Amino acid sequence: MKWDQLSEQRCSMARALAVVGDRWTLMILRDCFLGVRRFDAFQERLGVSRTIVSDRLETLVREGVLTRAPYQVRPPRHEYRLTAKGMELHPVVLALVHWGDRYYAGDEGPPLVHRHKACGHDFHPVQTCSECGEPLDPRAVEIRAGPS
Amino acid sequence: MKWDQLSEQRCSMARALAVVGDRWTLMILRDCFLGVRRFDAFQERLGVSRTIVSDRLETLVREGVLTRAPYQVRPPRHEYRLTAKGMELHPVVLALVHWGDRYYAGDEGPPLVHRHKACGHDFHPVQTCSECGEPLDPRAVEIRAGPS
DNA sequence: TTAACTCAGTATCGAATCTGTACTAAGTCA
DNA sequence: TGACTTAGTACAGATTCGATACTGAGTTAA
Repeated sequence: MKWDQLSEQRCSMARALAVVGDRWTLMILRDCFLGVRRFDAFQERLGVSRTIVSDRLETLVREGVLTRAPYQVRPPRHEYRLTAKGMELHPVVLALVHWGDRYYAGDEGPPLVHRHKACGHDFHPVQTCSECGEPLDPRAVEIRAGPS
Repeated sequence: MKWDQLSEQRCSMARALAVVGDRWTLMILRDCFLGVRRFDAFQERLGVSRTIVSDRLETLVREGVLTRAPYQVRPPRHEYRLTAKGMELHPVVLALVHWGDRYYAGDEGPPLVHRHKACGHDFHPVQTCSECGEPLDPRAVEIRAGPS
């Protein structure tokens, strides 16, 4: 089974992972949410080879998660920005960071803290039900075959 | 930069990805949440080689995400179950599935539907602030350096 | 009591991917 | 004119991945 065959599966998660299920891709997205936009900035922060950065950015642009937009003309320079589709990966990134904080932060506490500007508090993400608004317990979720 | 060097970074996401940031690992976790527990069941559902399944399960057990518990003695058989730490990956998996549903489900709709037993409705996950309970907008999140 | 079967892996080797180094290219600055 | 910045590309060696085939413990059926 190859990586690009994943996207042909009927599972939504397989299809999602075919796009973002790569270590470096997710690290790039994390940096996007931290405001990083330039090729060299991604490369330096990740400490990974330029080839990888180039390849992953290209995939993300092709899939519509990022756009490549010029920010100056002379000399021509581009930056990578999250699209709406990319923004919707925020819960995925935040959930991963939160899990990492909980189990791998060490004694010193988490390296980064998230503050909710709307209410002014440091927070952690809570996943809730879109219908009743209650926090979700994995055991309270029943999975059934969908329309397709 | 090698994969296992990731876990030495100060970033919680890097540390989380060092454990679960692999395509097959996440697919295995998805199946765990669907109730799959046995080696052969994972292997068949994923359609991936036994080597991979063996390797990924071992990592997950070593990291305390799954436990390997005997469910019969003669012949000795084991099954893999989510620990509490593993259960806390539910938001990550659900967020990924939801994103896949939204952008890659195709015309027929999502392959699986989630029902919240507590309220009885089909739902999708909503990420909210632990402090004020409001849904999170990525732009309303401010990231600052933490204690470490 | 032998053969076929189930479950859970391991071994091996070829294929694919990753990574570092070096190079290109367009333009600016001093 | 030469150094510098940004954004890549080319290539080859090292590493990792993954499919096929095999092992091994026990069970069932003839």
